[in-house]
Amino acid sequence: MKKNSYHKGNVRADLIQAAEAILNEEGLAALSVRRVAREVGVVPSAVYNHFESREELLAAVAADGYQYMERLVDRLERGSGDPSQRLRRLAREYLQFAAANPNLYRLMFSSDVVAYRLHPELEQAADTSFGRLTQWWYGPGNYDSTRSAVKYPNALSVWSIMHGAALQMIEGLIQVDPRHKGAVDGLADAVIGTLIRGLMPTLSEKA
Amino acid sequence: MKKNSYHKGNVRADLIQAAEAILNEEGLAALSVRRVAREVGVVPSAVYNHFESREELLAAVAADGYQYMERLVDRLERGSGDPSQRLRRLAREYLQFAAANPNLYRLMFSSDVVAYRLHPELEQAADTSFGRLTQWWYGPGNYDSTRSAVKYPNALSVWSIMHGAALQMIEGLIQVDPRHKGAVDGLADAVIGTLIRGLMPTLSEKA
DNA sequence: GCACAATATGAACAATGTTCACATCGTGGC
DNA sequence: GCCACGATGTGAACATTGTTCATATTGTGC
Repeated sequence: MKKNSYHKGNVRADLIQAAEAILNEEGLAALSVRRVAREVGVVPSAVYNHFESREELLAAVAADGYQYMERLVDRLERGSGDPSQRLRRLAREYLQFAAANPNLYRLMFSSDVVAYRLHPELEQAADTSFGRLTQWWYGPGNYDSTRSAVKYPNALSVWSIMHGAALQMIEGLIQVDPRHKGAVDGLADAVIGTLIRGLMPTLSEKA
Repeated sequence: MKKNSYHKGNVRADLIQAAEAILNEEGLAALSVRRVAREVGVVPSAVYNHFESREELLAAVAADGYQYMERLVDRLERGSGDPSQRLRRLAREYLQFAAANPNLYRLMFSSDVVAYRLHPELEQAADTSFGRLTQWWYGPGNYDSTRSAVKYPNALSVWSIMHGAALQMIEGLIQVDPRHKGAVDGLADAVIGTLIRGLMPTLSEKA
């Protein structure tokens, strides 16, 4: 673990961390391979010992984002309540996450930047994250791992409205200051009101 | 209107058109200034006689996308019905548009690619398009031009779920083949079912 | 018919993703 | 203990990109 030597230890992790910092503070456009390398104190070509391409580095960052979402689930699981209450808590946590990490959130869902189909690690991270989220919302035993869209049409509505609200907020299409926690909760409550009324008739059957 | 001369006529329009074609067929990554210039038969630097930057060209393309959406409204306006029927038709038209032009749709809402705040022309195009859409849905006389989010909370839910469903489809997060019109309509109906049930209690008061 | 604005050209620049030949280090088999 | 080898780092190079600038050409109003 020398300083200015060839083998510096956990360069891969450092690269991801630096990339996250740049993404968070300056956006995706500033997140170049060379910039990340410089930040870590390594030459650009060294990045390619750890990632096949810039896109794979971005995929790793996005996958890390899903880890954050899993922590979100952990917080959720320390609470219970009826389906409506669960949904409201879910909405608030979800939108707060998007509000706090807009650039990361965008990256996690930009398949034209990171074709997650080509990054199984990322695809799996996304799958398990959303699986856990949905499973928690449906309650234990009411949701299986298939996550079939036809079997659980309500999940489609839930994620559509969540994702749509998150992006409208992030892109500034609605006037909600993402730094104002109360405002974000307000947005969540507004959207979830419609959703709960819409799902109520079917919530008992959990379909 | 000579062929190989300096002044070739409507280069600006040609550039936009070529950019749209490339975006549509090969995606945003392939849409470089040089590529568009080559396609039009002009040297790269000539592009800067018509646009200040690549981003401004993209803004023009996005603005053009909103013109398509206005044509969508025109189609809608050739029909009537109660609010539920209106909403269903809106959902279908909207999602069909997104399905048919995924790359354009993405660009229209990617503020990290085109900061529409910096392109008033684009911002206005988006405003009037969504204004007309929402106005049509609310019905004549029930929606004013302020489009205040607090005054019309239902509009928030509608656009959230529409936008979210469109993106989930485009990004391949749900298994709906955008080329299959019936499947897209099915998606619209699924989402709109939740939405209508959720909005019903408030549709009479139109709030 | 001419000056001027509009528009086109070609060469240049810095920055980017990526590759490749080469250098250096850590470590496991002898 | 050493040494061969894999892992990792370096430096130079390449093509491509967005953008700028000096220069050339054209259409148009006076």
